[in-house]
Amino acid sequence: MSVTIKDIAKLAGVSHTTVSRALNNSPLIQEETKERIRIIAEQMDYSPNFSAKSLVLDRSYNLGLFFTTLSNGTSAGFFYEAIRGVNSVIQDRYQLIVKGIDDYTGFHSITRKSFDGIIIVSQSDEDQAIIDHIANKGIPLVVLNRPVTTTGVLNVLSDEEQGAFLAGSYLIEQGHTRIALIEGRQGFKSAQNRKDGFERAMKQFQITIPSVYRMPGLYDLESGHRAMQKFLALDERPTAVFCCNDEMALGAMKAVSEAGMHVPNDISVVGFDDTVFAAFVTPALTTVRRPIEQISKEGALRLLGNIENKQHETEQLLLKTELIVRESVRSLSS
Amino acid sequence: MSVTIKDIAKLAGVSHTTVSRALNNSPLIQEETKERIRIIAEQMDYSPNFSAKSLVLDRSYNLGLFFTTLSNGTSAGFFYEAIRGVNSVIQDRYQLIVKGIDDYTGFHSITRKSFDGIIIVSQSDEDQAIIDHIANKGIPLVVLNRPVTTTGVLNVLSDEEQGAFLAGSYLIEQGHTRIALIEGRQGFKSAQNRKDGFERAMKQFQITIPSVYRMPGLYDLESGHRAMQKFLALDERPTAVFCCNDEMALGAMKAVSEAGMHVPNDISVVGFDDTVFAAFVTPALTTVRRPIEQISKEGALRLLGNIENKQHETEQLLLKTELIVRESVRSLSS
DNA sequence: GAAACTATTGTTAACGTGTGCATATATGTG
DNA sequence: CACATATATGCACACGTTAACAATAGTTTC
Repeated sequence: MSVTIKDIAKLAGVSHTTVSRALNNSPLIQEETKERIRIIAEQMDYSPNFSAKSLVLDRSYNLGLFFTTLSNGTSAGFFYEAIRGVNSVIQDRYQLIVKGIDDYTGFHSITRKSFDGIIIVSQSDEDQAIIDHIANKGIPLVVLNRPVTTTGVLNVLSDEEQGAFLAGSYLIEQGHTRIALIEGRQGFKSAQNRKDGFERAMKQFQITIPSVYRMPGLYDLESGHRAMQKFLALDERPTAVFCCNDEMALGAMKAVSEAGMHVPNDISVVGFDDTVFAAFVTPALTTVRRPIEQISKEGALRLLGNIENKQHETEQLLLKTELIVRESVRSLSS
Repeated sequence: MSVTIKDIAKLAGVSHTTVSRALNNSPLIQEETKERIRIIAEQMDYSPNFSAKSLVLDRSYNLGLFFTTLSNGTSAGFFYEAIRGVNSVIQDRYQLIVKGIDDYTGFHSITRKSFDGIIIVSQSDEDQAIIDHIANKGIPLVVLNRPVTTTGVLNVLSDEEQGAFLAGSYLIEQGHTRIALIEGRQGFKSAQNRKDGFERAMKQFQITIPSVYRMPGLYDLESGHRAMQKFLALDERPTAVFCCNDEMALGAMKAVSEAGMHVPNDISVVGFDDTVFAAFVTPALTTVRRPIEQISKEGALRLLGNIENKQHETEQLLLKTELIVRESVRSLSS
């Protein structure tokens, strides 16, 4: 069926060993022989059988890119940027295998032989099981987006606690004191970090948050919408709401306008993530940008370093977040 | 290093062939022998080497999922839904390899041996080269999202022309006659189809579109924003604008509010795609929904059928789009 | 009781590639 | 000229798995 190095060997009148060496540009082979073989290979439209290569070289040329889930709770923009970042680094040296961790029934199929390295974009503590499994098997691994202390594992993430602190501080600086919080999806580390940073800001400025100013959320539009409705129904409404991601902020803004009110005049809103549409909603959303694409690039880069140099670096890299001020927060101080 | 069937064979006191058969549940092997071997395999934490399997079985267990581009012009939501749809169908029978077609320097590495099947989510006529290459190699292929006539290729897409026709007709039914168009990215088939459907509606109701009511677009927020600015600067402004996707519609709405005007009171806007945020912007966007996740599911399903039953169906499946009426269009007829 | 059959397991080769070692030829060295 | 040395190629095996065929033992058939 398809052309093999033996077919080429026959045509070139050499052994298949010579063909193999020639196509791998081995210094053992004479330059003109190489060239002759290359031309024949080209003419025969040869392309190597990667299964055979993998078998003998003990490298799969596969890179796993695993998300906590593909079904729900992962925002499209997040997903897209992560894949794009990794993809831009690996080019065509590796094949990128995308998977949701919650799709795995067992981790049996994850072996050294089937993955040269793995990138986990982790959003939940529950990913620890697969992280342990992979680390145990000795497969080079980088965990993105969530802090992890497993030894021998690379870790790249943004400092979300700091980002939320920025957002909280900003609201206070603008003169707000009645500040509410819509939390992220329970069990997601990011939800915890963002809440922590926000609360640190409140504490630093000695502002207390009554329990009616806290609502749980699911990182989706609907939950932001519901939470804001609750806030608006209060006798003493908050003057500002910090939403743990942009989607919930969007839902919240929707609830405001449905109530016949306006952002930011009646109530201020801050988001988190700086998703593509944040700049284009009305009013444009003030939010915290975290460098997802950069995280995944740095992560992929370091992983490749570990794979190809057989080294074993395990540093943790923390990338700074940034407050993007737009129009959704009103200044009360002036 | 890792456990092979030969290691198991030694421990079980049988030949490696027997182990292979036992683990593949061959009827040739005695039931108790099978069970004994299964237990030993389990204890030794055996997992098969897929490269070796692939080599001898001539199946890679890889499915390619190729997008026209991962860099630009593919919206995050589109990307996400497509992957999710395909992923939900293949479960863990195959590995999903995601790639941007424009990342390929050559198609050399795409062979029967490295992909059991390929799904192309095509957004441009320029993908024809890779489609031909794959069809030529005899690899089972399904092309999603764009019509294709190559023989032996499955094709699943939504009827975008019909969707745009719905949108155009709806505007007219609401009493609009001065209707403008922001086009999609040049070279993308969808851009052509949407324009065609829109124009068919205009023609049917004998409405003509002056050339100043047409602006090119790039499917992104910025181009929608710019185009709307142009429309607003006209002496005789349109009363409604059909944007060839939601992102441009969002940009357009932004331009309206920047000009101190309001959607839909001053000008109506219709989008296309029904992206997640369409329902949550203010005002909620009237748009056309195309069933991307369903398209990718159906496509994956049919591809697997062709692969696993070695059949060769090549039907074209056209899924209906749907107009989602929300709040961004004003009725002029009342 | 020999022949034919069945059930179970083993032997061997094959998939396509890379590599250690042997071989052959050309080149230099004293 | 004999010997060492460098250069270029081939031989044989390995990687881990499956499968065609062979072999063995037990069972049925007439």
